[in-house]
Amino acid sequence: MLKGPILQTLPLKAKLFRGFGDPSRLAILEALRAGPMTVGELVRATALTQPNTSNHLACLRECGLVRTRRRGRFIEYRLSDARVDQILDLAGALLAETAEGLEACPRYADPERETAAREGVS
Amino acid sequence: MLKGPILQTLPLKAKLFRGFGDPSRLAILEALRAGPMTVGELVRATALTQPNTSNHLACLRECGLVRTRRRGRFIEYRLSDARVDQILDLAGALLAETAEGLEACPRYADPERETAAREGVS
DNA sequence: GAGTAATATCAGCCATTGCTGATATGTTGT
DNA sequence: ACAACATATCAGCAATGGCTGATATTACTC
Repeated sequence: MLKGPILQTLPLKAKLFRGFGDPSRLAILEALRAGPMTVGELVRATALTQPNTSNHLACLRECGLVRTRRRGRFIEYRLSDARVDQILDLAGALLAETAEGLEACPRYADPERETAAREGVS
Repeated sequence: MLKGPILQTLPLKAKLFRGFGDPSRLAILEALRAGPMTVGELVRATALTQPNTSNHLACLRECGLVRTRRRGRFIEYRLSDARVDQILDLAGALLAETAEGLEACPRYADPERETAAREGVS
């Protein structure tokens, strides 16, 4: 049996990872790696609707992955910590080696996958 | 608009993080940090039911986070890569600084939270 | 080859969550 | 104060995902 502090933080840690665990939120995070952006800029960058973007941003903020700063009537979002970057990098590296397996994973559907553009050779 | 390879890998990357994004799977991963274990050992270590453990293990394996090896009639699971460890460490460090915010996050319910044991003072 | 032990799979239920469209809040400028 | 813009919130719907209990598979032992 797992014991002690580890057990207590598991649900929190899971929440943290769920912050990363959605394509829309990942799109936002990846966009923010280039630097701080306003909500409007993020909407344009990710092609998500404004309420949807706002919702995901609220989630990311509450989970501590991004930070906000008011700038006039805009609100600027930025990654909250260098570790967010590092985690994204590590995941990217991991993915580079296990992409095949992941694609085969039937457990999580891949709603709008366009079977195209997978290989350069016709 | 996000473009190129980033956009393509977003759903896969999200799936990868979803592997981490569940308390049960995190419990399994944390248990495996100590070294390889069989399914039965993991069942005991995590207090999950056997089918549930098996299901999560299948998910983790398909997502490339763990690897298996048959050993007699047992099957030994282990973390697939040092980066899995690193990601867990980074998340733990991040969590140490943002735990308060996460707890307040109403977006993801915390089913069985025991409100106790949070503060030493009264 | 029958029995048993270890693990995997399946069907079905319930809870969570993401998305959209409409609306509310808040801030700036006149 | 009013109009206009940027962002946040809400209700409701559709889909996903996790859990349980029962059953199937695989591999040892005798």
